[in-house]
Amino acid sequence: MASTSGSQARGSRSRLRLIEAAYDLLGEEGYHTFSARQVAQRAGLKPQLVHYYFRSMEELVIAVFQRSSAKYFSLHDEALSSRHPVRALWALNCNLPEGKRMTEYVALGKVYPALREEMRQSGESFRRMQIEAMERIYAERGFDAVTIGPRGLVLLMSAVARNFVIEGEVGVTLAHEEVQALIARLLDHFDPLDEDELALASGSLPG
Amino acid sequence: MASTSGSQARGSRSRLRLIEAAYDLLGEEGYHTFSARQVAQRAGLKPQLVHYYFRSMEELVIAVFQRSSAKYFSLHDEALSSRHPVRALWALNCNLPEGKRMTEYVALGKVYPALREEMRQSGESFRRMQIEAMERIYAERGFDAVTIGPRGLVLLMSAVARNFVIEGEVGVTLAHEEVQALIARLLDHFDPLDEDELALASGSLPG
DNA sequence: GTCTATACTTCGATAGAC
DNA sequence: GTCTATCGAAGTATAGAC
Repeated sequence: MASTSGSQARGSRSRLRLIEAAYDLLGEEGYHTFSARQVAQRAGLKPQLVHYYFRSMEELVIAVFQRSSAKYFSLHDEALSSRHPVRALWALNCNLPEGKRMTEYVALGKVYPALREEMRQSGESFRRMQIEAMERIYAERGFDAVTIGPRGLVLLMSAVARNFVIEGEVGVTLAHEEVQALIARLLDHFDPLDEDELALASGSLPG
Repeated sequence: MASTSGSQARGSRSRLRLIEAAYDLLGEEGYHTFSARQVAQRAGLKPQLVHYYFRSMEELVIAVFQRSSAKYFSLHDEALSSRHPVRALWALNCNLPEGKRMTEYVALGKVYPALREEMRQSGESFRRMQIEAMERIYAERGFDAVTIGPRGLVLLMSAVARNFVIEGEVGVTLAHEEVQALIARLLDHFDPLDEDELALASGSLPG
C-alpha cells in the first residue's frame, strides 16, 4: 500500500503544480504567458512534463479553469449563504483577482473551443444559482420586480463588475464613481445593513 | 508630379491594405491571428512588408486601433446627433462588429502597453463625449438624476452592451432577455419614440 | 517599394533512454 | 514519472539584391 502510493502521489503533485503555476500566471501576467515552457518554468519543472500530464494545452487550460471554477464555487456558495448575500456577491464579482483571470479565460476561449464550452456551461450554472438565490431574497423580503427583477439584477451586477475589471485594466475610470454610488444605493435597498452595522460603518457610537 | 506620386501611392496602398487586413482579421478571427505572416497573407502581400511599413507589431496594432477609433468616431458622432441619440448609442455599442473587435484590442492590450495607453485615452474621450451629450439631453428634457444620472446611464449602457458582446461570444445568454427588456424600458423613458414612430413600430395604421 | 534569404526565438508535441 | 534530444511550424525582425 505505502509503496505504490509514493510515486503516484509525486506524480499527482507535479500535475497539480503545473495547474497551479498556470493558474498563477494567468492571474499575474495574462493569457500570453500560457505556454508549456513558461508554465513549466514557473512550476520548476521541465516543459515536457506538461505533455506527459496533459494531451494538449487545451486540456491543461481546461484543468486550470476547472480549478478556478471549483475555487469560485465555494466562495460563491459562501457569499450567497452569508448574512448579506447581495453585498457579498457584488464584492465577489468585483474585487477578486478571479475577475481578472476570467478575462484571460475569455481570451483563451477564442483559441480553445473546448474551454469556451466549459465556460459556457459553468457561466450559465453560476448565473442560475445567483438567480435562484436572488429570487428567494426577493420573495422573502417582498421586493417588487417592477423597476428591476431578480434575474435582471443578477446580470446587471455581473455586467457592471466585469466592466469595472476590464476598464480598470485598460485604465479607463471616468464615471466609475457615479456607478459605484449607484450600486451602493442598490445594495442599501436590496440588502440593507442592520442598525449596529450602520453604526460600525459610520463610526458613530450611541450615547 | 505624376511620376513621383505613382510609387508613393502604391506604397501607401500596401500600408493601408495591411491595416485593413489586420482590422478584418481581428473582427472575424480574433487576436490570435494578429501576426505579421497572417496579416500579410490576408492582404495578399509578403510578410516582410509588414516590417517595412511598421517598426513593430505594436506599431501596426496601434494603427489598426486608430482606424477603428476613427471609424467609430464618425458613427458615434452620427449617433449622438441623430433624432434618437440614446437609442442610437445603445445600438452602436451593442450591435456592431466593432464591439467584438474591442474585446480583441483589450486582449492585445495585455501584450502591447502602447496600445493599452491608446485605448485608455480614446476610451475616456468617447465616454466624455457621451457624458456631455447625455447631460445635454437630461437638461433639455428635464430628467431628474435621482435614480440614475447622465454619467451613470452612459457607463451602464456601455457596460451592459459590452457584457452582451462577451457573453454572446462565450455562449452565455441566461437572463439576457430580462435586461434587454429593462434597457427597452430605459430607452422608452429617456428617449421616447414619437407617435408616428410608435405606429410604425407596432404596425398599426390610423383609421 | 518589393523581393529573397535568413537569423533567432518560441511554440506545441513526440520519441526514446533511464 | 522524469529526463535528454529533437522535430516542424510559426513567431518577430533584419540584411541586402533588384
